[in-house]
Amino acid sequence: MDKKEELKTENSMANSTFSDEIPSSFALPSIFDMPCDQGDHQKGSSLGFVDMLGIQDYNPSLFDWFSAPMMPQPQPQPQQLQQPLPSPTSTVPESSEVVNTPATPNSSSISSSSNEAANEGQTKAGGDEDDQDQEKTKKQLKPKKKNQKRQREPRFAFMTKSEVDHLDDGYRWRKYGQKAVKNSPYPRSYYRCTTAGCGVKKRVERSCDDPSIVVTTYEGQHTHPCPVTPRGSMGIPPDAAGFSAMASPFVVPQPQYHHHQQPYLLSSQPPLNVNTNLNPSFPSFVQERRFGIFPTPLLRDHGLLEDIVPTRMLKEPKEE
DNA sequence: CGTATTTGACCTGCGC
DNA sequence: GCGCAGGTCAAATACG
Repeated sequence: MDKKEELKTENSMANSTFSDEIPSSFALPSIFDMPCDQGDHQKGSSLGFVDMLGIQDYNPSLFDWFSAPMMPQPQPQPQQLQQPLPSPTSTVPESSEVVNTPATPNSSSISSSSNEAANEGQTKAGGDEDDQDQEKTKKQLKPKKKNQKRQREPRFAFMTKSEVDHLDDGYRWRKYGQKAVKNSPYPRSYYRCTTAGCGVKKRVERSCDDPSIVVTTYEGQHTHPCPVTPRGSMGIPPDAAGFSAMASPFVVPQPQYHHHQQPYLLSSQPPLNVNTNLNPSFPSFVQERRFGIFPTPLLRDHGLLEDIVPTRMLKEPKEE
């Protein structure tokens, strides 16, 4: 609505950030110098932000990916970057998300029940009999399995300094919920990819500390190519999306920044020296990009991207 | 009229 | 077991 326009307009002052949900343990402080001292985030202070995200198969390369071609590196912190990331497990007090296990994508401690839609058709967790009305009243809400934790898709988030809440990343999203978040004056919005069969979700919320920062958290992987790329308004050329889709069975959503949205480098910590090939859990797409093989004009033709990615970065898959 | 958003209710997981 | 908070559903509503 008008909000959209408004936001789009305001978007002109945007800046983007990659991160994880307001990582409190190290990323934020080091990057934003913005201690998020509230609620969950604080709670997660003992967690690596990967853990906070519930990323089960964390591989630092993901962040490397973020910080590599797309992320400007405001302040290179070589030392930190070189340091091995504390094993996800080691820091895991486990959030409400998922217990992290440095395992393969689908072999986490959380079992079965693919994400949402997957098995929903069945049991109604104790579904009662009598009052059908009541039952109705209770709605046929998700019949989640009783004994199984809901499986979390790998998630990752990025922060965007923007007035726009909902970043246009090329995919089509449908908002399915909004919730007030504790300790935050800003609501969190829930979006789901509208493409049939694609269960990717994303959450969008504003940082409690810096309202100008939008934290977008993706969950799951797209099972389809980026559907729409009204060029001109998007940063990514269609073939880029195509590539994304081809390069991997799933595609890590790539925020496509409008010129005014600039990603922050969130991860100051993750080491760059991790061989992504060791972990198959990441889309080859990611890996390839990591190694600078990204074949589309996206990175070559700096175009809009140059607004947000320092040239030096574009040619630096400096991977030693 | 079809699609997207809003919103209150409900479910689930977790901590106490 | 209870309460809280996060997450999801789906009817109602808005919009093009």
